Amino acid sequence: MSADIAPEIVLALEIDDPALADRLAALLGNIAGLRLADPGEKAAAAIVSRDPRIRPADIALTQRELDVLALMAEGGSNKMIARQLNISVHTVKFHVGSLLDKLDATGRTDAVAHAARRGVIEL
Amino acid sequence: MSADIAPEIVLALEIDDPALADRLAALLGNIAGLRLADPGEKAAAAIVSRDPRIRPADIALTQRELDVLALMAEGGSNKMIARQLNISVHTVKFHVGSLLDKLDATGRTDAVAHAARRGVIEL
DNA sequence: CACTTTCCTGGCCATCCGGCCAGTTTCACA
DNA sequence: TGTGAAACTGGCCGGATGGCCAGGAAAGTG
Repeated sequence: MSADIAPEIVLALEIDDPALADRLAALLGNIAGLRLADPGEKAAAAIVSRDPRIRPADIALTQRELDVLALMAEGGSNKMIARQLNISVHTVKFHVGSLLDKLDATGRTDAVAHAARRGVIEL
Repeated sequence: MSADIAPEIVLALEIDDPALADRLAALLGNIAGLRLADPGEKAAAAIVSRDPRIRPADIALTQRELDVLALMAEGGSNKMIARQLNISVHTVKFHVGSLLDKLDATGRTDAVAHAARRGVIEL
């Protein structure tokens, strides 16, 4: 056996830039012997950003947003974060809203995941 | 001249495993719009090794729980996850509840953070 | 002085989340 | 055959979340 049937290579596409990710996905979408990984799927290799223009940590987050983000990553609720920072729940929501906007996230879980991927926070 | 609508994407191949590198090089060698970088050349993205390496004592999560967890890490809501997996929202909540229990998390954000920290998932 | 940014606060409200109760089916294993 | 685990579904409900509206205070910049 040994004439290997060329087992499929699973590639994870981990590109932040949506435009580049789309183009790569289109180019690599239907190559025999190659498959892009589903979210969470284990891959043999990953395609990562190597473009100096896309700096990871240069997202303009204010100090307060970083405070809120860090507590979010610890699983804190808005109420808990408010108590920690001695501010109102409304203010926490305000900062969370800004974070969702700046990190292009759909929710707090997505925001934490995005921030971790970009190196803004360490899990 | 024209700035082509599809400028060539330069991809750096950074794989240690020679066999895998060869296969990838062969597969990606002649794709229109895509080019493998010469040594030292600046690339838009790189293909890096992502071998499923040894994970330290992963928690006993069922396959379905891993499915749900992966989609949670992508920021998916219960409704979206339900659609993705073709199950009901109630079932998603059931699995999420199990995940919160097993991962000792207070919420889905905490669950994803814990799972990432313990290497159960890759962000 | 006007002007901007950051940080802060409130109300209102639709939706989502997570925990509680209950149940069914399928499948492996003793 | 029965026993258990896994997966799946439903109703109900209190609380959390996020979006929208509105504002104010402080600090720095033109």
